[in-house]
Amino acid sequence: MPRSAPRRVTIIDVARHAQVSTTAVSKVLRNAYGASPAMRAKVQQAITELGYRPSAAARGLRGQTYTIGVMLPELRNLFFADILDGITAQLGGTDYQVLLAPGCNGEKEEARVIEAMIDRNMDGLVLIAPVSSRTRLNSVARSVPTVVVGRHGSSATYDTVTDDDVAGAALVVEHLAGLGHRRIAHIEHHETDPVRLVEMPNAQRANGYRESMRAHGLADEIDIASTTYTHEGGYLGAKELLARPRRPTAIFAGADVVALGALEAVAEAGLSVPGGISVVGYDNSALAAFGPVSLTSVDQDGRQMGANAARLLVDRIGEHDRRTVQVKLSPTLVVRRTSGPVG
Amino acid sequence: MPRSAPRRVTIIDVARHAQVSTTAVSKVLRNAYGASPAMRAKVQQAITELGYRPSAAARGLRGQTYTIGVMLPELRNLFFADILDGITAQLGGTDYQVLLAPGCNGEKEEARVIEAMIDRNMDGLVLIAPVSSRTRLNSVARSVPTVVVGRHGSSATYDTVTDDDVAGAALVVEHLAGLGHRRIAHIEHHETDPVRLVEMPNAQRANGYRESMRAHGLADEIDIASTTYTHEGGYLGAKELLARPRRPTAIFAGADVVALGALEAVAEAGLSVPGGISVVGYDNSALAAFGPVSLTSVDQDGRQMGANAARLLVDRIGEHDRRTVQVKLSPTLVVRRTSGPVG
DNA sequence: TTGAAAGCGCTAACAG
DNA sequence: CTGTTAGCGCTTTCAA
Repeated sequence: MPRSAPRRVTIIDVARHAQVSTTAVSKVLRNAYGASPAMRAKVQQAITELGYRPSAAARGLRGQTYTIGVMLPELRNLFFADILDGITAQLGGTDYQVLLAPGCNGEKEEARVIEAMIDRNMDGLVLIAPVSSRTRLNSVARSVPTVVVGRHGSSATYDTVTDDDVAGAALVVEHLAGLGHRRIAHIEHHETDPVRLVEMPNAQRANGYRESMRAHGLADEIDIASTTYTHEGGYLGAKELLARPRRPTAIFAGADVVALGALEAVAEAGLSVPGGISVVGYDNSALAAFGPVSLTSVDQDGRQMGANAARLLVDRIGEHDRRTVQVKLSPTLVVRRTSGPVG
Repeated sequence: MPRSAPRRVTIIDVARHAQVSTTAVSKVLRNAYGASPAMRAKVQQAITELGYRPSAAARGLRGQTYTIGVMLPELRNLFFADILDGITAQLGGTDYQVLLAPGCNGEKEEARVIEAMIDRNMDGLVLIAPVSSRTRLNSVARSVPTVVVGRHGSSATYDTVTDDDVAGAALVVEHLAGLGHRRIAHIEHHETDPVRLVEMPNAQRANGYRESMRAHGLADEIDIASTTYTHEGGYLGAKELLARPRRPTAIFAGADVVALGALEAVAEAGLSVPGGISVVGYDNSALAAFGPVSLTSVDQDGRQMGANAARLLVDRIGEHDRRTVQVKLSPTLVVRRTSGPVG
């Protein structure tokens, strides 16, 4: 027979039990100024004895909720999981609790989720690879401290944490050029929106690819298949590239999942890797590291990005009006078995 | 220059703008009884015009927060992502918002996260594969409507949704026996706790394996390597099994990730799959479906499980005292390229 | 240093 | 059907 829920212990119970005012208890809870050590001790004991836990909902109505909301577009992307690990690691030990909203793909869903987080009085937001317009992001950041991860371009209202995608792409081109490749092609995620063309990582990677090709005197060899950052996009993109009269000797796919699709097309074409053609990905996801795949890929250190984002956010929660900061981290190249000297 | 946040629109603003009482607005918000269509329309219009959004914190203090908390032990497990999809799909269209707490591995972390969700006045909880004691789960469920997913054993306080792991294991044994295998070994996740021995899926799978082996007259061939549900556990388990004087001709790994580890050991031993030995996994994760792997595996239909959990939870939120329900879903076997006739 | 009292934005009894 | 009123549990002035 399930007994019904006992009434929750409130701040009043604690105050009564410790023979002090609720104000005193509140101060102790928040480590606020104006409570003697003796009072602190009394209150702490009462809290422990009664097993009191403050109601975040009630706190939120007046002060903070000690909740940080993280929006991420896709749970299945392991890179995002790394970012999250970095966030929670950085926040471990503080009073902040991280809550995630799942399934935010598309501008509309994203807006819904962000609203939901604001409705719940979250103290701060980490938006990972958001697709919303800058206007929208600024408006959000104006009503709640916000850090945007994985999107270039600075704002006066929110901090940003990004990977240097241009440098990452350059690492790939350099690596392949160093192996003797000249016909290095790229599979990009098609982008038309002018803002995203500057701010989204995929666009930056394509830019970095172009720049670096030019820097290596390979301007004439620039060859891009414009599809999407999906397995299928990689397959179709590679298929297109392999059908060229002058077939590339190496393919730089903008993401690991794209590289996997490309590998499928390569296998279908009867080419070996890396003997017949080299393939390089981006993200260094678990899939890339996975033995049978062993994909050469660019590593972004998601944990580091997450940790930085959390640090900036807590900072900003403490000091709303401080100037915004842009953190840009440097990627590294992890060479595995899908890239080798030009055949 | 970022303007500071404008004051949020409250229910009072709406009431004033619509020339009605706050009660009226509240009723409209909750679709509650006692508001004429005319009033409804007036209020709706005011809400739209002012862009009003109710504060979940304030609502939670008196009534519901329209928030459902989902705890899951591991974001990287794709099966859990499927469950989540099922939950959000089922909840789409309702007023409920799902929030996840990340990083809850271990009993202590799990307790912390559950507390955090209760502190935030969540209306209901979905606990996926929790490791807490039954006592603890019951105590949680007594203070907030709860559904437990992926853990067998019934309770009077919370509903459960599980996959029939015994049946799943039987599917595997049947499949392999049908292919002529007799020496079918199993890699299990070691379990000693008596409660978990009954309630955890891994234990049920091992039981199902034993039962089914007996049912097929293969009691003498029962052979279990007791390690953990990890890649390494699979590798070590398979290594142990392959060192037996009577080497198994098939290995049933308790999870896909375990099967991958086992495949590594098999490759190291110079055996081919499925020619030399068959390997079957459990979960039918994306890894299993992945081309180069193509692992025969048991499919649990996580979406279905999630949808059921959400349905039961919303039900229970509406009617706290209804009797608890146990939903058990039937798994299916997906045959791919790692299982074949005995050599 | 301490506490009394006034809300935060909403919902739920209860009157009209 | 509609509005008035009293809180929910906490934080925050502001006096003492």
